[in-house]
Amino acid sequence: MLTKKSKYAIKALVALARHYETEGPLRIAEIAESEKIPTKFLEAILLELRKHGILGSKKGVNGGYYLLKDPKDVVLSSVIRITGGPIALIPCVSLNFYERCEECTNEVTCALREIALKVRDASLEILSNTSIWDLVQREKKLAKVKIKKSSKK
Amino acid sequence: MLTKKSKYAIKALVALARHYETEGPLRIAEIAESEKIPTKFLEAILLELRKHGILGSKKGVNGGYYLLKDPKDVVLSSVIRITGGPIALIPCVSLNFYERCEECTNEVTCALREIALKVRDASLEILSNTSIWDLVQREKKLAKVKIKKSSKK
DNA sequence: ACAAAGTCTATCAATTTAGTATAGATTGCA
DNA sequence: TGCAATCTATACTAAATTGATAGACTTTGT
Repeated sequence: MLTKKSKYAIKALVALARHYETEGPLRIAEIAESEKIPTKFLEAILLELRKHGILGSKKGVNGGYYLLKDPKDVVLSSVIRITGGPIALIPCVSLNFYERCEECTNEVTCALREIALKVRDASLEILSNTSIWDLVQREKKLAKVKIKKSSKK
Repeated sequence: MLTKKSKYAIKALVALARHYETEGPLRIAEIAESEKIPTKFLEAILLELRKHGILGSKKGVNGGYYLLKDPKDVVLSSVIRITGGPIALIPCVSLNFYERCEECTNEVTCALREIALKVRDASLEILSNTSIWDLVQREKKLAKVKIKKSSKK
C-alpha cells in the first residue's frame, strides 16, 4: 500500500511538472494549498526529494521549489522508494530494503520468495516505466474525456 | 508489503497441504512449532481461515485443523485478502477494500489511479494463479536442487 | 534591516500490527 | 460421568509505523 507520504510526493511533483519550463519556483504553501497537503508535512517531503537530487530550491522572496530533472526522467518507482520505502511484498526480495527472512530457515527453499520476486518484478516493470510526465499527460487526456462526456448531456 | 499474519497463514496452509489426504488433522500447537509461529497468534489466523471456508476443525483429542478445499484451489490472493487486507497500492483501486480517494477531487481524472490499477492487475494475475499446492511443489523442487548442489562439492 | 521564503530538529498523536491472557465450549475416551 | 485435550471467543497490551505539528534558525532580495 502506498503511504500518504508517497502519494503527496507524487502529487507535488505533478504540480511542479505542470510548471516545468514555464515559470519560476513554486512555494511550498502554494503546492500545499492546491494539492490539499498539510504544509508542514509537505515541507519534509520536498526536502527529502531535494536531498535525492530530484528538486532544487531557492530561499527568500520569490523562492520555492522546482524540478531539477526533466519530468520524463522522474519515475514513480524512485519517488516511492525515496518517500515510502519498499515496493516488494517481503523484505528478502526487496532490491533497496533487503533483509534476510527471519522465518525462512533456508532462503533458497522459500517457495513464497519466488512468487514475491515475480510480483515485485511485475510491479517494478510498471512503476519504473511511468514518469511524472506520463501522469501529467494522462491527467490532460482524462480531463478532455470528462469534458466531452459532460457536453454530450 | 505482506503482513506477518499473511505470511504465517500461507506457511500454515502449506504445512496442512503437505498432510492433505495422508493423515488426520494437525494440531495448532504442532503447526506453530514446526513453522515457528506464536501459538496464540496462529490460533486466531486458523480460525479466520476456517470462517472463510478454507479450513475445517475438530475439537478434543486427536482434533486439529485440516484443509476443506483442495490445495490446488486455495490461491494466494484469497489468503492474503482474508488475512492481510488489500493487494492494491491505493484503496480506490482495491477490489475488496474499496474506498473513495480523499485526495482525488475527481476519481476519473486521477492519473495515479490508472497506474495503480495496472499494478494491481499485474500482481493479482500472479497471486491468483499461484496455489498452496504450487508452493508445496516448488518447495520440493528447490529442496532437490539444494541436495544436488551440496553433493557436487 | 526586515520580511519572505526554505531548513532543521524534536516531538506528539493516531493507527496498525503483533502478540498475550483468560475463560469458555466441544469432543472422545476411560 | 468426568476429565483431559483441543479448538473458540473476547478482551487487552505492547511495539512499530505513519501522519502531522511546533518552533527556532538560515538564507535571500529589496
